[in-house]
Formats: sequence, structure tokens, C-alpha cells
Amino acid sequence: MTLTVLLADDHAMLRSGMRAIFETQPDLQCVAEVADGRAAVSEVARLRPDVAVLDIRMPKLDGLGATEMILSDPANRTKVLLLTTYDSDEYVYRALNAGASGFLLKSLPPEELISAVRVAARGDALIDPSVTQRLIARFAVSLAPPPTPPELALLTAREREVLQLVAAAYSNAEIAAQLHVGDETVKTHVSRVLAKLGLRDRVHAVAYAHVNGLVQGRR
Amino acid sequence: MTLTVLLADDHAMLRSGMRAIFETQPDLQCVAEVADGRAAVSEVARLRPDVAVLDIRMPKLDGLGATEMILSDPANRTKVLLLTTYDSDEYVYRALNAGASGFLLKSLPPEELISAVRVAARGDALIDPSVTQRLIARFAVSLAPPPTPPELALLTAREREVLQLVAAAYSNAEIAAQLHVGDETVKTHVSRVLAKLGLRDRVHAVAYAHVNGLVQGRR
DNA sequence: AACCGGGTCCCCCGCACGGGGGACTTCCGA
DNA sequence: TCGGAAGTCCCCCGTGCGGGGGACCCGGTT
Repeated sequence: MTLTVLLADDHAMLRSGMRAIFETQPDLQCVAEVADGRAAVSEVARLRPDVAVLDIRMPKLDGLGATEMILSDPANRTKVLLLTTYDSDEYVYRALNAGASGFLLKSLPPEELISAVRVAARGDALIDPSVTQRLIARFAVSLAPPPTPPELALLTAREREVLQLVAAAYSNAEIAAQLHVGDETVKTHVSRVLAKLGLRDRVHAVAYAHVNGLVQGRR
Repeated sequence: MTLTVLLADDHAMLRSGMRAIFETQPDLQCVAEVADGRAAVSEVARLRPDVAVLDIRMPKLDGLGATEMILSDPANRTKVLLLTTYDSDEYVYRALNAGASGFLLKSLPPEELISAVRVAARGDALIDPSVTQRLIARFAVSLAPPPTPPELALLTAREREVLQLVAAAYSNAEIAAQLHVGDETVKTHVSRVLAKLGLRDRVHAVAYAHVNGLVQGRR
């Protein structure tokens, strides 16, 4: 089974270089070459290649925009590999968000470009190692639980419980009902929480709880 | 400059296989072979190899635990490559959180294992393509901006501005000072915001703003 | 026995807040 | 030209909230 590839880059020389690389592989067929993003989008829609190799820097529509347009159309099953000279973080995040199957630097050895096309075609993905390192770091922090501020240890269990409810925007009366205690008790707890955390009022408490991850609204 | 490698796997046969692979490379030296995670940790601390290749499944301490121990010790500069037979998502996330430089399947071709060691040694990272695909999907959702609720479009620019400040726990008077308007004006804006968003009071507004990503407290 | 931290409940007081009105200006589109 | 939307400012009024006291009970420590 042969894989069809579309090449998009505004440098004709680079395109022919890549085409030459692919032609060494009997199962890879370069079905189109385009020089800008808009042409890439329309040719992908017309030819439905297995893989589109897009440069990020292109006239009219850059590779990221083209990726987004291609992948947002459910009729397309084309996988997108993005190529770039510089690996700006912003590019990477946007590319991955758009659903690209690869983010590679142009310094990639030819045989790895070939393997990348095969990887993308079978639905897997790959990212240049120099980018992966930072991606992991970013991913780790995005998964890491927010650091618990030390002053939170000053609170008793009951006070933390009340703080959670305050953060959920419940009024004192509502909290009292949920905890089956009097509302005067809740007022006492809230006052202690505010004093211990150095917060002015419950509004600050709500903000504090949210920025410190005491409320898991999605994430 | 030669790179030193530590191998950790509970199967002697697999270890000798990998050692044989590395011995084809004059600049790679396999300085230790261990059969469990605890030995891996202690030998890494003793020998300080450039790269440790750890199996995930190991007696006494698994590869993930060993990774965490190795990388949490700042005295170690050893990079960690994790090898596994099955690519469970949980493994991957934990490995990346611990700061591993690679997450590879044992089905990896020998030459790619060699290249992976070199990649890790120079501080980059790489992830098996079959895992990368799912990682991207997960990463994309963790980066995706929270869907903006439609009712937010009802607000005028000024009202959104005020909402931002309310969310930052400013009082009406403080907001008035920041916007150089009277506090009665702010009250009007706040009232309109509450009415348009169907919120009871500013406390709900703060919670609303945070859960809807109008405040970027980290993330 | 005395002590203390945590939890519960109570009173008073000042005030920021929010609802419900109204009013004026500017600007833009019908 | 006449609206209407947006922004600004004003008054009244009720109330939830938070500070400042105090009180009681319970469990554990000293």
C-alpha cells in the first residue's frame, strides 16, 4: 500500500529536496507540491493525501493556520507534519492544539523524515527531541498539583472544609445548612479562616482558594 | 567524549542484548547492569552515568519509582530513559512528571535505542510515537482555553473589565479608583454584570470568573 | 486538677454591597 | 432626526457580612 504525500513550502529548492528523499522510497508518492498555506488547504481537500508536510513559514496562510483548517474539517483524514527552522514554543503549542501529528525541525536527517511520514500515516505522532524536552517540562507543570501555601496548615480540618464551601460561593447560611450547624458557628469559622490566611473578606477567600487550587474547576 | 550508560532490567537476556547493541558504538560504554530498581538507584548515585536505561517492571522498586528517586536528587545529573513493553497512560504521565528524558517501547529498533541514548545525554528528550499521539491529545485539552460561556457575550467591554477586577477581589471603591470613575458607576457596572450573568452577588462572580478562565491564575 | 485547642453558639455594631429606582452625556445607526 | 446602547453619576433602603467581644462543651495534655 503506497502512501501519498503533499509538500508545502515556499522554497522550491527545499520542496524538490524533500521530493527526492521521498522518491527513494517505492511506497511513498509525492502527489502535490504547493508554495503557500491556502494552496495546501485546497489541495489537501482535493487530493486527500495520507500525509501533508507543511512548513510553518509560508505566504498567505502559515503552516499553523493551514493545519487548523485541514484538521478542523472532519472530511479530511490527512495527517499533518509540521516542519520549521526555529522551534518557538508558541508554534509548538498551537500546532499540538490543532492536532498535528508531528513537529519537526528542518535539520532532521532525511531517513528520519521518511520514518516520520510513515509514523504519521499510521496515526502515531512524533515530536523533535529538542522540543520534547520542553514539552515534558510544560506538561509536567500543567499536571502538577499547585503548591499548597504553608499558611494553609494553620487551618483546622473544619476551617478548611468551610473554606472550600466559601470558595464555592455559598453564603454563610447555606454553609450552615450543609454542615448542620448554626450560622453563627459558620461565621466564627469564616472569621478564623480570614484571620489565619490574612484575607480581608470572603471575596478574597474565594480568589485565594481558586488560585491555590483548592477548587478543582476542571484543570 | 564517551557516554556512560547504566542498564536496569530484571531479565539478564535483555540486558546482554542491549549491552551488545551499545558495544557496537565506540563512544558508548555500559558501566553497570542491575536487575532491580533499588540497585539502579544506588549504582546511579555511585557511578553517575550519563544515561540510565530503566525497565518499568522491576523487582523491589519499579522503574518509575527509581526514576523519581534518581531525578529528585539534585546531585545526580544522570538522564533517565524508560523502557516498557506496554504503554499504559498512567506510566507515561508519571514518568514525564518525574522528569524522564524518554519513554520508549521495547519494540524499538536497536539503532533507535542508540540514538535515544545520545538524545538523552545531550539533554533532549524523546517519546515513542505511539505514546506521543495520546500525549498530544491530553496536552491539547490541558492547554485548551476553557470554553467561553455564551452569556459572556452579553457584557460590554467595560463590564468585562469590571468583572475582571471583581474577580481579582477588588472592592467597588478600589475598582473605582483604578478606573478613575465614581464608585456609584462601578456599582452600576457590577449590578449589570450580575444581572446579565445571572449571578447572585460578587462572590459568585469571583467563582464564575475563575472557573471560566477569566483569571489566569497559573494554568 | 488545671489547662487548652477545637468546635459550637450568641449579641452588638458598622458598613460594603446589591436592588430599585432616576438622570445626564456621547456616539452611532436607523 | 430620532432613537437606543453604553457609560457615568446619584439617592434610598435592606441585609449579609465581618470584627469584637463572650460563653459552653469536649478531648487530650500537663
